[in-house]
Amino acid sequence: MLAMPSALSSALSSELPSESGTHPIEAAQRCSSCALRNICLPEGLDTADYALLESVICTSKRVQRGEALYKNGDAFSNIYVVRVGSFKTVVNHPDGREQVTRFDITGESLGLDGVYANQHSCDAIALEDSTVCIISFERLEALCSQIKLMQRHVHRLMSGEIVRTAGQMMLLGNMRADERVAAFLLNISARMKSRGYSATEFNLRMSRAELASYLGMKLETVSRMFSRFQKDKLINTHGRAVRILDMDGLGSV
Amino acid sequence: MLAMPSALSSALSSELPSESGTHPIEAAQRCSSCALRNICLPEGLDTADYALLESVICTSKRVQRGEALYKNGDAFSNIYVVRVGSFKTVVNHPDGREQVTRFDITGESLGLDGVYANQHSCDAIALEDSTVCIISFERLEALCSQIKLMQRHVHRLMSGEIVRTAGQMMLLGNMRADERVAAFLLNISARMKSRGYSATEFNLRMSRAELASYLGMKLETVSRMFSRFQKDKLINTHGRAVRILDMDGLGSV
DNA sequence: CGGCGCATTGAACTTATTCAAACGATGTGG
DNA sequence: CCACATCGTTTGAATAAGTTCAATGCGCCG
Repeated sequence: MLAMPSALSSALSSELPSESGTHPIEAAQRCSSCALRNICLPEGLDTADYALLESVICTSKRVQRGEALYKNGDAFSNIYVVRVGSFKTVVNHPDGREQVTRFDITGESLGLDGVYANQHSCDAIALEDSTVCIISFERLEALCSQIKLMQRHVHRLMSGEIVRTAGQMMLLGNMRADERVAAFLLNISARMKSRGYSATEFNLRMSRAELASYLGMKLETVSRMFSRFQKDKLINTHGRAVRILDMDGLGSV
Repeated sequence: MLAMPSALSSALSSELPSESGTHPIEAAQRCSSCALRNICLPEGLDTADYALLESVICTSKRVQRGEALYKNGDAFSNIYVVRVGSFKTVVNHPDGREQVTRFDITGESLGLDGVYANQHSCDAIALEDSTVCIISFERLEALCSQIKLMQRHVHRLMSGEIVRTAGQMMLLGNMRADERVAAFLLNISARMKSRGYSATEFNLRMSRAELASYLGMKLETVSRMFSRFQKDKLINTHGRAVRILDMDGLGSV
């Protein structure tokens, strides 16, 4: 039997400012003292920079499992950083088909798709009860004009998304079903590890159907790959609980 | 028989500043008088802004068919705008597999992948003899701090790439072979039209293999789809020459 | 004219999908 | 507390879609 930690969010939550009450929008948080500042802010900011930073007024907001943080067509004014929880991003085809394009966890940013047309072009849906920081993009841009490090940080953020999606296109265009699932597991593992969680044991937050959409295949195929990897002693799985047994083995299909 | 214009570049070339000689790097060009300024610069700049703009010192460079504008691992310092010609962008998997992630034509920008890690993460290869504007990203960032319109323009540029790749992920993850090829043809058609070329008659600049890679399939499958569309009277094709006969038909597979 | 590089076409094969059924955990009501 | 409905997951068998391998065709250039 596996004893899986609620890895995506529970371990960190104690470090975060306590948030009580039921209002969806919480009081402003100080970025300068946030546990995530090393993830979502550039390094090297001085005290004066942090003072300017507070002007961005990063409020936070709770989003319940299944709720949308924003939807395709919504006016764009903010970007978001995941504080607690996780999200999927979905693009909708006119004919009703859906494609999951991202999964985002603690410290990752959402919403930059909205800059282009000044409205969002996809839906961001919470995979579990989650909390995000709200950052006014207009104020962020103003800040970028003043703090060079911040400007570069925002540019790196956007460029990073471009690089990441290029990798996803390689996955979707060139890799077999087993390779896709293996690559996904290794990717999640690395992101967990970089946040201080176990690289080998975690609970997935998304359904097989959502994962299948993200990987460009059908949910049955994903399920078969999980079963095969288990038979081959690469992983243990039980539903959404995953334990990686052979990292190298996963790396070579 | 089809009489295909060399649509990707020839019609516009007469508007562009004449460039003689064989040196790969040409003298600086004035953005303020460039035929492409409406494509690659924001609207609403005033005379003072244009004066500042010249400081970016947009030199131009010729790249021969098959040559790399930059390669994976190259140090990042510039972004590029296609003046004449066209490029493919290729990401390389460690095991040797390649994925074409973009095709860029006149007025489109290249190189923003390099911002993230300060080095390029893919190869940009000329599909034909081409000319690009070279823009120092460092100077561009400095300019962004001074000209708000410019900052927003750069942000829109990057966000636009994010939106575009989301669409490509939908294509790769959800669409059938015939739908992918049809979507590609309509996409090229729209880009041609927006540049003043025929929306229905053009020459593709890439091989079947390159197109197949971009669309996440094999070159034989692409060829079969072209043949089928021709049989179904949706297009006429002869090698890389394409004439669209039924735009609506292509739109509904 | 002959050779080379793409592109096209055919036929066998492989992979992933589709459809269908069963399973297992969870939660509800009798 | 157990029966039962529900939702997501797993598994199997038949099918469809795209790939692979191989041969042929076509235009271009020396």
